This record gives sequence, C-alpha cells and structure tokens, in this order.
Amino acid sequence: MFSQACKYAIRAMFLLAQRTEVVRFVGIKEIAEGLDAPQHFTAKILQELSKKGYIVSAKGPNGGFMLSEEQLKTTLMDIVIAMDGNKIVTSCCLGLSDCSEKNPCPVHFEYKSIRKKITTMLSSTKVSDYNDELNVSKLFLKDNR
Amino acid sequence: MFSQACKYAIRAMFLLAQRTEVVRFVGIKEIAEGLDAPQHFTAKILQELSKKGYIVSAKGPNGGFMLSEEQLKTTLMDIVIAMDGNKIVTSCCLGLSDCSEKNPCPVHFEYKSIRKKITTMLSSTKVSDYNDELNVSKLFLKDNR
DNA sequence: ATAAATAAAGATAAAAAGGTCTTTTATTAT
DNA sequence: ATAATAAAAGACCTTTTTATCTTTATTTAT
Repeated sequence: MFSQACKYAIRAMFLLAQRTEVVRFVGIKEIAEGLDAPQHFTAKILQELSKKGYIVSAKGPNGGFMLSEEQLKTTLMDIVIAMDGNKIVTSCCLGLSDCSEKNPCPVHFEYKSIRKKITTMLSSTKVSDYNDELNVSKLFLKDNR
Repeated sequence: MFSQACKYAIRAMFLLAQRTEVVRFVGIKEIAEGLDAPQHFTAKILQELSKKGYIVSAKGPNGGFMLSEEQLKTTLMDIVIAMDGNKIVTSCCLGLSDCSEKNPCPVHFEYKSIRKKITTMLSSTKVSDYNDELNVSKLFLKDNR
C-alpha cells in the first residue's frame, strides 16, 4: 500500500506530533530510535518533509525537528502524497492507466468504494490525533521487542 | 497494493476464464497481447500459477494455457496469495511486524475495517465472475489505446 | 574565535522488482 | 522419424527502492 519511506514518514510525523507537545527539537537519532528505523534513511525522509514544509528543522546543538502549530494539523493524506504521490487516490488496482467509469477493469466498481474508504481515512486523520494514546502507550510506533 | 506480477496474474486469470469458455488452449503470445503485458514476464507468471495448480498448461503445437472447471472457481484471493503472499491479509499498513489489537499502531483500528473490505472483495470474487461483461466489452483487461 | 553538535547533501552499496533473451524440453502434425 | 510449435527453465540485465557511509554546512555554547 505505502512505500517503506512513506511508512517511516507517517510514523515520524506521529512521533514528532507527540514529542513536540513536550520538548522543542527532537534529534534524528532519537526519532530513528523511537521508530526503530534506519537513522540515515529516516534523515533523508525528514529532509524531504522539511523541504516540503511539513516539519521544521534546525541545525547545531539542540537542533533537530519539530512541528509548528500549523504543521500539527497535517493529515496522513498530505504525507502520503508527499512521499508516494497521488496514486493512492487515482490508480487502478489492476494497473490499467486509463481505468475509469467508462473504461472499467473488472474490479473497478468494487475497488472504488475501498479506495474511498482509504482516502477518507487518510484525509480525516491528523498527525496529532493520537498524541494522548501515544503518551500513555496505548498506541505504538515501533515493535515491542 | 499488489505487485506488478500480481496485477498481471489477476488480469491473465480473468482473460483465461473468459477465453476458456470458447477455445481450448490460449497461447502466451495471445495472452500477453490481450493484457498488453511483457510476454516473457507474463510467461514466468503463468508458469508459477501452473506449478501451483491454478491453471493448466500444454506444450507443443496447439498448446498454451487454460482453466479447468475447478480452476474457474479460483478466487482473486487465491491468486494474490500465490503471487504476493498473505501480507494483504495480515500486515500492518505502517510496517509494524507485531501490530495487533493489543499492540496497535495509530491507524490499526481504522485500517482493520479497510482490510476487511479488501479481503472480502478478494475472497468473494471468482476469476470467471466477469466473463459475460468481458465478452461484450463492458469491462477491460488492458488500456484502450 | 573555537569546538562541539547537528542537520544537509551526496556518493555509494545492497536488495528487490521488473523485464528481456536464449536454450531446453515436450508435444503434435506431417 | 522429423520438423515445427510452444511452454519451461534459467541466465542476465535494468530500474527502483532501501539503506549506509562520508563529507559539508550551519548553529550554538563556551
């Protein structure tokens, strides 16, 4: 469904939303650990999100990443589109590039309602929606090993 | 959602189901053309499906691929699992390997119902379900260019 | 000013997925 | 028997994705 980079991106955004409430900048090392994700790969992803304006970054001592008030309202859809493009919204699940109401693949109509559900979920979820549950460890951003 | 190989596999099964009603064996060349898919890549996929018992193949002149009566009842779920494994049924959409009711990722509960919808669709669709619509070109297995 | 901290950038590598090409094997029709 | 046909098998190549490593640029605290 999502690329690995996109999965890390979403998880990183949830983590930043949660931590931003408490501290100022969160370092890449701490983020990567919090997600159990490869540090440099995660760094590249955060760079991209930063360039696109979904997070704030700061170099130097006490630097790191954080979310502004505005950025806390970022939706999962924003992040998915930033990382994987809009194929989740548009593309045919059997790979036809011109699949549509008029030119449907066999599962077009079934899949349409599934896609609707997915996009609704992504658009209606903000990265800060689960701060509380994350704080009290009711929800997790990495495996419990 | 599905690998490219899986998409071709599903489309090939729909095509075989439709053609099997009329002729006996369908050659790989005709199949690849019918799907607008790379011939040798498609061949490899059909080999795999044949090994796993989802299609019948025959070498030599007039050889090719077809579906038996039993095989016409194959579901999309069978094919997806044969090609991509069962991750569509089990895996966490944020990539946690132990995501569960007790250890949920932030979107676990939302995604659960989406996954349910996907698996229901795949399990309830047989490869021969759309033979008629394919015959009269109400549904398509390749782009209309 | 200087040293330390930290993200940014870029080069490189490893793995997976997608795709092509050639050779082999089996079957059929003559 | 032989030649033609078609799938099976396997070697190989390309592209994309994932991941690592090193260097550079920026900021802060002293």
